[in-house]
Amino acid sequence: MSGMKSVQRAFDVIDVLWKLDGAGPTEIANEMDIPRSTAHVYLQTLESTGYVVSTAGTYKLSHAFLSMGSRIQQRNQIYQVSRRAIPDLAEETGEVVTLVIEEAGEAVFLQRESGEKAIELGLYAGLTLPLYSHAAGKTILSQLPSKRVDEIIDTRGLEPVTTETITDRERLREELETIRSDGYAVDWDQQIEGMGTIAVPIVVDDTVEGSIGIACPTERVKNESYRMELVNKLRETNETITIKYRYGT
Amino acid sequence: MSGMKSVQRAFDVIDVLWKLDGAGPTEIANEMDIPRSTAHVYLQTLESTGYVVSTAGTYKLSHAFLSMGSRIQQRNQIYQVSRRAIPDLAEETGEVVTLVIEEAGEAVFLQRESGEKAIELGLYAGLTLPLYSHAAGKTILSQLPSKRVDEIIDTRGLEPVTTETITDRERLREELETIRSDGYAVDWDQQIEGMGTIAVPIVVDDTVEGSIGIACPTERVKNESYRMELVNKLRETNETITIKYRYGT
DNA sequence: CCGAACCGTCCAAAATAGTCGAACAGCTTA
DNA sequence: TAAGCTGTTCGACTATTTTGGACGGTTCGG
Repeated sequence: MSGMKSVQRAFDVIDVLWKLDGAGPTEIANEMDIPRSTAHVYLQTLESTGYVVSTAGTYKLSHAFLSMGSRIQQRNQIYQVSRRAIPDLAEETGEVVTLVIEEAGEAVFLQRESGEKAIELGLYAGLTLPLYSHAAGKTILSQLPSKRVDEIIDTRGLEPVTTETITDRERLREELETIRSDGYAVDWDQQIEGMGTIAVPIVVDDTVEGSIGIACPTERVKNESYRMELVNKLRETNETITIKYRYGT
Repeated sequence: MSGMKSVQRAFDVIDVLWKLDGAGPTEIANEMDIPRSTAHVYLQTLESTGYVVSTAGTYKLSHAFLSMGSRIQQRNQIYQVSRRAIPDLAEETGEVVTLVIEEAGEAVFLQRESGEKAIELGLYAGLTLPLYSHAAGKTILSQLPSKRVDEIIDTRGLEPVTTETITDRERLREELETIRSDGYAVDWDQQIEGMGTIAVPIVVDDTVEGSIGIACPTERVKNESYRMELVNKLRETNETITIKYRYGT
């Protein structure tokens, strides 16, 4: 329980504004169990920062989040080198192609592009998931020092997302070993039921910089020849990205 | 000067973290002229919210901004109906195609897609610009009630961005009239020197919902036949979007 | 048509919480 | 080895957030 109450509350107000898709002081006050006047001060302050805009008494989150988010995304080196390759691969395969990185022990989707056959699975740029519940995250884990992997599991835990999620520490360790020797990871129904993912780790100078992956319906992933076709395409793209990353833009 | 000092400072810390691309308490303290210990508390608190992550004593902005930004973007109705049409038009024309909306009297780029001939001009999703300094903004202004236009100019002013920017209130009014009768807007070197923009307003039931535009080098915009070709393509896309918006997804 | 009930906003007193200097521990550098 | 840097912790002081109440507007139903 570290920190400043007012700042934490300000971000709580932001969460509520998101949840309610815009609200006035009264709604915020009811939702957060604080006086109306207090809610009003928070809203006014947030408006002065530009992260909230008001029209006729109702306050909404502004696009300052999108602005900052885009800039943070664009500043990322691995994004810069792979942002053109991802949509290309999406078009080639027709599936949803993603770029995932690790941040604070979690998997963050830095980019998401969809092809013709793509299904909407609620994957979007900025989405943060556990590392152990999908192929992309696991390829990253497979390339991190085992000391770091333990650290991450210690702080984040291994809570099941679906019935298929790995919850056993030892089984995860074994699977990471398999992924390390295979050079890619595959699984299905572990994060979202009905969704399968395939991924390869982006490794530059023995350091994981992220992972590129494909997400599609479970049935398509289960088809081995199709799966290997995707793996090969991921490997090709991966090589392009790795070289670009190493030897400049 | 409305609001809570601590919350405003928290967002100042965020700005500094952006500016310095990550920093420790000492750097923040120097930049903001506050004690090290104070900076430390802010960083810790921001970390607890998830919008900042720390690794080995240095704090960085997290991808929570990207996450929230994407969700805000996706929630927008006009984005939902036009997000597929924008990249299609980008591919067809080869230029940079943008979707712009008005928020709090400013132009916000909700989407930006680039084609083959596209030049990088520093346009990104979330970028906020004045409404009067480019074609997309002006098409929106041209469709707003004149009372609202005055209100916006009163609060935002008409500060010149380049030497070509319109700074005269009366001249702007005349130009908006022209845009209204033409149904589209064109200009160059007004926001960024060397960049020209063409745009059409998205009007549904007599209300502007946004604007779709094309940005390219000034020289290409000056070519009239090419310009009219782009205007026609914008109009086609606009019609598709308008119908979709009106009669559901 | 009017009044009751709701809204967002403002203000000034009361109490909590942000502020800040000093001290600690760890690291790198001279 | 010691000086100088870093991030971090602690506790007292004081400025700040908090809060209820009051104001003016709009909306609703009688």
